[in-house]
Amino acid sequence: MRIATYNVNGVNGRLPVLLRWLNETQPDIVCLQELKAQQDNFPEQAIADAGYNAIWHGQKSWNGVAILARGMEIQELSRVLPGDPEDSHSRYIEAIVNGLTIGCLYLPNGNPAPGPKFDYKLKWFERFTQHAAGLYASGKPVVLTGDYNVMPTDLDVYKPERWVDDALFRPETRAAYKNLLAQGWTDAIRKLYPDQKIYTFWDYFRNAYGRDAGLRIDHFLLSPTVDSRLKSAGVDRHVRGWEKTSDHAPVWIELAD
DNA sequence: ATGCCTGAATCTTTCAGA
Repeated sequence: MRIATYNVNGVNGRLPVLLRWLNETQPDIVCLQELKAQQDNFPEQAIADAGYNAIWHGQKSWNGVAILARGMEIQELSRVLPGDPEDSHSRYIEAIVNGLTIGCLYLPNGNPAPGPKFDYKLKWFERFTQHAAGLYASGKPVVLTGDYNVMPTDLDVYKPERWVDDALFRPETRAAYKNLLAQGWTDAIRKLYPDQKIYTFWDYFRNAYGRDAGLRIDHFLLSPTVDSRLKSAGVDRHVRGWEKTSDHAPVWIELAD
């Protein structure tokens, strides 16, 4: 079973690229972030025609997350991150698919830091960590995947010294990620490739993709029973080279049945 | 320190992204 995550940066503007990638790689479960579409403006029919059921939580202009499943039922558990009724951002959706609990997240960017946006990022991270603790304690097979907006270590940044004051790489942000992993989660890519430079994002500026000036910010966190099924993982980085593409590339894992 | 690019809405600029 293949599970993928992809920050599409606009699900409607990205539709041809998304459909091409779905057809090419045929993932069984897909988590999408940054839909940038209102709830009733999600391309449900085109995605159904590609063979996928979908649930999503849209929002005007920004954010928005979705879970797709190829020929499988999606049992929605939540479309908000618990812990703050005042939080209006569509950044989390959770469902059971084929016996797996799938949490699809779009963690706040947090720039500029310091400031209210960075405070919001850290608070969101705390709420997510608290929610993850409950999922972990349940003992169920859980996959928490999406755009974490965190480079966990120096290995995950093309030029670490340029990013030390950035919200994606500040000590508080890296500490929050480390604290989350300390619950027992496995970072799938890092487990399989402990020393390899692997990026999932290249910004649109300065020919970043051509220079391989990238960041690893899209992650797969696995609970122990899912970790024991992990066969392989990777980044579909060639998709970043397509016309009208997202600034992120899809990331995937393959699990034993 | 800033802009470089991109998508969506506020729509011929502005905002946010990372």
